[in-house]
Amino acid sequence: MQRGTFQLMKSVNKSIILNKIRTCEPISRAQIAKETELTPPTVSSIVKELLEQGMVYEQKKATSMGGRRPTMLYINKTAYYLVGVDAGPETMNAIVTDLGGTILGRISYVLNTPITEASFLDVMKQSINEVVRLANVKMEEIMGIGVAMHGVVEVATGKSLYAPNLKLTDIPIKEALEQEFCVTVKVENDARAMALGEAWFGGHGDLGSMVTVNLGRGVGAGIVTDGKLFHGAKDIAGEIGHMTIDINGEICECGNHGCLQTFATGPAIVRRAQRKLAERGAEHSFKLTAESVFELAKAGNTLYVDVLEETGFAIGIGLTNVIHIVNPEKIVLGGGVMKSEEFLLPIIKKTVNNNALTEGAKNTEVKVTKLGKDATVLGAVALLLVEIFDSVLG
Amino acid sequence: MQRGTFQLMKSVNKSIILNKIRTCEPISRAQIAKETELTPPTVSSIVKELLEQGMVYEQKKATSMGGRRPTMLYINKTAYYLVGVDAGPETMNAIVTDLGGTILGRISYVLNTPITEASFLDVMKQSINEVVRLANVKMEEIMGIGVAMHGVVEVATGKSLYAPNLKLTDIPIKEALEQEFCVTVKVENDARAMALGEAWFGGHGDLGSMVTVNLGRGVGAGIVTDGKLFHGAKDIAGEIGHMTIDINGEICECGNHGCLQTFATGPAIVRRAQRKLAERGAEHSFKLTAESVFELAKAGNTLYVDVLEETGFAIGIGLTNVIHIVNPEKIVLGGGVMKSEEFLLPIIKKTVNNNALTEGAKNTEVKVTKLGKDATVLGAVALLLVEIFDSVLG
DNA sequence: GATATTTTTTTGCACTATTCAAATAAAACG
DNA sequence: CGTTTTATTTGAATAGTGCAAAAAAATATC
Repeated sequence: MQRGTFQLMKSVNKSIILNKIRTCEPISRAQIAKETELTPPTVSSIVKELLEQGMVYEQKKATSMGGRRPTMLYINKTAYYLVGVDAGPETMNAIVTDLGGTILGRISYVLNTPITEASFLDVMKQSINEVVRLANVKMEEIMGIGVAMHGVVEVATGKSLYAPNLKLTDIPIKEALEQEFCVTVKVENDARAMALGEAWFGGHGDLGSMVTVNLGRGVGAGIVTDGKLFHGAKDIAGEIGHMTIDINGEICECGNHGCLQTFATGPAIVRRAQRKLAERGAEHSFKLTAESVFELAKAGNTLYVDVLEETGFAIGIGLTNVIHIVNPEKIVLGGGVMKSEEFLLPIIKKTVNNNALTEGAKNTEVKVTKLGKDATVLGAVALLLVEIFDSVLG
Repeated sequence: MQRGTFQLMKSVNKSIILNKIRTCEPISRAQIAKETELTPPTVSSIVKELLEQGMVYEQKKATSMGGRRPTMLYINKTAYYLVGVDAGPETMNAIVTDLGGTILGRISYVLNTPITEASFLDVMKQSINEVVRLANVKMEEIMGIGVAMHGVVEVATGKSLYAPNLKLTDIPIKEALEQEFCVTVKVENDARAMALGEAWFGGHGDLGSMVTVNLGRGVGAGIVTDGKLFHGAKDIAGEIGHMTIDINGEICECGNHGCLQTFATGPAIVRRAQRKLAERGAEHSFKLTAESVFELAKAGNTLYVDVLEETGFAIGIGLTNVIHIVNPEKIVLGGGVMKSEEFLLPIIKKTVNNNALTEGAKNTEVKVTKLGKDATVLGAVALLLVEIFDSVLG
């Protein structure tokens, strides 16, 4: 239980100040005091500590407003560095960033499946070593490692409970990396990590709550409230891919009927296009992909436009369900499927607007991510940034 | 922004101690210190204050464990009294309770629709005055009023934005009652209030997160995490009644297809039974109600058993969707529909177990409320109890 | 029954970190 | 160049927890 101690008092204020600097940089002590309602001496003493720690640096402002020139404060982004790892089903991506999330180095490995637990962890360790070397950073300057792992993750222990594509269970990622590198290690599900990446780096300001949905080979979502991830009791909050929206619908790989995944993934789009073609007795002479469905729709072929509109409608239904349960301020969509944004987004928005119950729900902002492929691996880094900047514990 | 001040430090500890007494009553200062890891002097000084405020009282224990006899502490449940109001579509129920949630008086009014805003508020004021009188409590001893209002509620302002059955909009409930009675007033949606009532009075211990679903004429849910309600951005979190589970299904009153409400409300059960009867060309000579469907099913009539099993399956699907998004530790079901628990619960549990993805999700506890009709009005009272016992602000 | 032991609670002082008021610093303005 | 304004620091006051020891009140032991 978090008691009311002097440490709590101080760490709350430290957190407030650090975040104020981070979000309003450059900012003076006096401004911080005014805007946070902390007293000037409190701000001064905490800033002094932050300067000593090297987390923050000073710089005089050129002009003033008719008084002593304020000393502007900045986050010392290169005080420490962070490693983010995105361990997908087929590839392992790693980056090194500074505290501002600027990527200083990146590396990518292809995983050969099937793989043993030991060699999976070896690849991970090697990719971390390698990317740190490439970024020209000393291992001692690394403050922590964040891992976005596909499949089911137990956050508290940092274990991958079940990684379907690798056919591995109970991989002790956190334990292995902490032993190897002696730094903080955070492990999170990849969809949730992506959501955190979006919340921190997507340019959304200080949202109360936001849901990020990844529409790729599967569908996953992450719920971020007050800059922090919502996990749920067993770390599966946001698993919307297998949300039933069509109780009598197509059988999903999970065995249930009409999961959102039977509508809104790349393979699902291909399947639906093929089915439509078959219905019309048409043949397709080339191998159909989600990309080609998009291309054909752009070329004006109504069959493919219809497929994408059906997909958009289903996504809209799924999002409306999410809105009615979680009621976020904003929903951000990402993943390969959203490359067809041109066709999908209008109908998604229209569906949400038609189907949502209240004005507040209808007006939920729905956007497409601008972060691209880095969202997940940046999310892995953000797992650490949350600890550093938003911690009320340390 | 909540700063780190001495008040914060103290109120955190006060909250910890007050809650410890509440949940572990009777308990001595020494035990509190041991179990909360607060120091004995801190506990003593805060308890002294609580005694002075009258929130807590002392009593010596008869026996000891080989040392000074501990002074046991109790919450002084009759120090203050609370009013809870359940403003449903047709009736207005009000209760007075002590701080332990013991009901000291109750009253019920039938609302004549249509009704004007002024007379609606008058009935509410009158019911409060009347129930306080009935409970033999002085108005000055009332610490606050909690209102569970059906329809869409704006929590921050305490306004009822939209009350469908009364055909009223923008009723300033909080404002009106605070002006009249000069006490704290909290207004909340009735389904969410019910969820809070269940969390506080349902005997569930200290759950991290819990979802309570009310299956009556409509379907509504409330999400409670760490003893507090989750509202979402626009106060509609938990509106699962219009969750689409059958994209091509029956048209709902909201205009969409296949909402959970088209399966799992009393009227929906009746409709489905009638449809089944019509399919078989059968006639029902009496007016069918949800109760009679249950009775007929109990009597062994397979048609009605089928209807209830379909209903249970749909509820199971809906709950699985909720589990995959919010991932609560426990789901509690209430409302008139659950009178058919005998038929519904087994299939609901089976469906969740079959359809949920992970072990953790499958094992989500699903129970039926034991609180009965008082859940909502007790939830209205709990709105105030949260403030009193869990407040970190005052 | 006197003494030792144990347990509970309080007391007094130390410590931490904020708060308030005032001092200092440094620039702009006239 | 003095006055005003704004920024930051200093030092005493204050609030509240933490620690150690004392006091209180019971039981256990001889």
